[in-house]
Amino acid sequence: MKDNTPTPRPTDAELAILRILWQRGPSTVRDVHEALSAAQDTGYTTVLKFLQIMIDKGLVVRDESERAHVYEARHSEQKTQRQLLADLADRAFGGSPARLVMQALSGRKTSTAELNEIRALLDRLGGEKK
Amino acid sequence: MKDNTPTPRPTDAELAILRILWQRGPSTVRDVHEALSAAQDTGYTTVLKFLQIMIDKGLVVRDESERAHVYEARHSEQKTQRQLLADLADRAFGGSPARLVMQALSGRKTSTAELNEIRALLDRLGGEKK
DNA sequence: CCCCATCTACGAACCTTTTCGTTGACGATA
DNA sequence: TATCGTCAACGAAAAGGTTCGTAGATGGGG
Repeated sequence: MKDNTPTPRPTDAELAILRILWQRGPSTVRDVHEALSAAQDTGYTTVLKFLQIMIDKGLVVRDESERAHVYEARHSEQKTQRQLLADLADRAFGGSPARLVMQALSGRKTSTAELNEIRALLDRLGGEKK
Repeated sequence: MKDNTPTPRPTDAELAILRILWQRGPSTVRDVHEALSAAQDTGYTTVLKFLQIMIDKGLVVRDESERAHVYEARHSEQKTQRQLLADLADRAFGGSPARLVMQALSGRKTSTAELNEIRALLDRLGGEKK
């Protein structure tokens, strides 16, 4: 189904599959199913069905030149992550990514090393320094 | 329905209602419906139904002592936000809130003022300083 | 050339989410 | 007290998400 509506938010199951595709690169249904089986317990045809749905939604593209079709995520992991974050910011943080970030940081569980990494990123991003 | 399963992730529509409850405090169906009508276009009974579902799920509590029942969010906005962030971190960031934060910041669109606020928070949180 | 393993496609079943119409209770008022 | 507006409850319809059984195509090995 060709359609130029912006790519929709992936569902939970779809996201699980996308993560495998990002990790492994282009993969067959079998590949995805095997990788997924490590974590969850999903039937082969279930995975196939999802990939077909994801084709329709434009979440993945595929190469049909071989008998076993090869699927690939259409958008990069980063792009999808940003999309999901923007979406969550809209739905739960009044559209403010900054408030989202602050809440995420307040949730503690962030190591000192990570905090410093974030600090470095902050410096790279915007002006000021103490 | 009494049940002690941990509160489930609110759906989009449920979250929209929770936002109103957080903003207004305890409210009747009518209150919520009016506030919601400003943004979206939802019927009165639709809102009522959602609030009833949310009672079942444990997302809200209500006071039935008056004819018009008064609903209130069961969990604070912050707690819910943290929950949603933890969930998103799990589903899309390999369980790492730090990676989530970095991606959110890289998405730019954050003003210098906000960046400084975040920097301040960072200082308050963990050691180091340049 | 036939059979088996592997693959895609299709569609059904079931659950959740979203939406609202209808019904019946209740209280104020004319 | 008969009527009207407001309210909660219920149920059902429609759409979306999840899961898988079955059927049919295809290519390789005996």
